[in-house]
Amino acid sequence: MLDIKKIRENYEEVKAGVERRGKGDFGISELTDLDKQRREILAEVEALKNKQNVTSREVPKLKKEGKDTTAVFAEMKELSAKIKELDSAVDEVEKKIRERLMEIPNIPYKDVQFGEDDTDNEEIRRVGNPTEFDFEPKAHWDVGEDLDILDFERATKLAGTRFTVYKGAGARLERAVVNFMLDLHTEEHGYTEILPPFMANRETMTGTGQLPKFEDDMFAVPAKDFFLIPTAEVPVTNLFAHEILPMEELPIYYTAYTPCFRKEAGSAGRDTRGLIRQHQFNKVEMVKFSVPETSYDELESLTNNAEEVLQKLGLPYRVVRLSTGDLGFSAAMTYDVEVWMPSYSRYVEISSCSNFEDFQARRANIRFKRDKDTKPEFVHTLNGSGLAVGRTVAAILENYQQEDGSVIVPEALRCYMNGLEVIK
RNA sequence: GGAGAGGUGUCCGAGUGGUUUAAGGAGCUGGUCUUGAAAACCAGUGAUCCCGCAAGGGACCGUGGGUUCGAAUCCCACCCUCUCCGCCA
Repeated sequence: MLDIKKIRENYEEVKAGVERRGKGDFGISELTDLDKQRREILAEVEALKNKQNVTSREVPKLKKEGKDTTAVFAEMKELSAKIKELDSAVDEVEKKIRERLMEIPNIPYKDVQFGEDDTDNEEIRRVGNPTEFDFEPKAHWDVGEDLDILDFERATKLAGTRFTVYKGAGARLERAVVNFMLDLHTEEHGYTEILPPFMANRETMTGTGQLPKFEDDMFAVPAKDFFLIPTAEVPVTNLFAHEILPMEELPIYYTAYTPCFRKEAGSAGRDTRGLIRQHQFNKVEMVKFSVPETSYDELESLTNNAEEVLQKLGLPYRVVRLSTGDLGFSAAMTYDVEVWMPSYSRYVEISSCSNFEDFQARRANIRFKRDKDTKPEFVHTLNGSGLAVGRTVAAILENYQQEDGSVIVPEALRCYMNGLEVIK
């Protein structure tokens, strides 16, 4: 959510910033009028409330003196009615302002390149070279099925398309990858592990920006008006909703393993085979809470933390910075980390690392205080996958496959696989 | 899921319609006393939000509605916590 004061005071700048996304002004132009209306009515109603308070304080005295109060009460009744009327007018305008504000995306950071879509993303660096094979490599779904460690068909029986059953060494590999990532981030990168609920209520979903705009992308739990989390970002970022953190506690680094649930509405027909686009997938997420002045440094180190997973697994990848046209709703700047996927003959997103600045913090009301006498300020929130687990497994199966159909277990994972060196 | 109790400021806790503008205590800050500290005493003390250049005003007693001239207080709905019962890994 953008700051209404900032829109009021730097209207042209904010409007131009949002318009860099190339999808209009998201209704910003109507906001200034509504804001003005609100302040006018507010001034009026507050003056009336003052009168009401002052007069109310007189009533006990009048009664004590045995004076007649009917005239006062009649006048007050009128006043009360007027206040009620104006109060609901304020509510109405505020509701409109809130609704508009909720639908406006974050302003892209100044360094973010203008672009239409993902083809305008800016490549920052490549690490490693695309894997070369002296045989015809298979796609990971074939590798997995041939080794009897992935079962897509039976998963379909259970829940339909876009689900997978992992079996034997496949299930073990998925679990090994989760543990490897969590251990790396907690032991070497200074993150604290969190295991949050996998469902969240509406307020929580609104805090990080999934609601109100993206309700259709999520699985709902109607019995409690909950949603299955589409990412651990949701529960972990909202841990501090409505809290004021002492400055000394920042920055806070959290990491969490959770399954993620997404409807993938609108992606019908895309990536229907394999592990790339599932309704349920595992992810290890990293979340940071930072003071504003260091948040872009924190984004660099967060991205490096994600990259290190791939480096330790020996997987080739590149880092791109999303253009304004590809940038997510809540993000001010995003680096995607993309792993080399032989079956796609291209790099495929495996992590998305974003700085949301104060956009989520304002929605979720997460603040910090520099010291006793200063006003609370909004923190900056960041998050990034560290990494998507299913896609990591897919990348391992494809990049480490051998001509005989077996798959070499990356060294970093062997201690999590009971020493297993090859899946065959 | 059923029955009961409860949710008040940084914390404990009083308050059942109007001198409550939320008592009292603890804590915190400053002071007096003291060689120093403790104790005692005195004073101050909302880590909140909104409007306003300011003076100031308004909101806020779990959340949202309602009754009333006036609500922390009465009514309704919801959320959460505790105890017991039921169910359950």
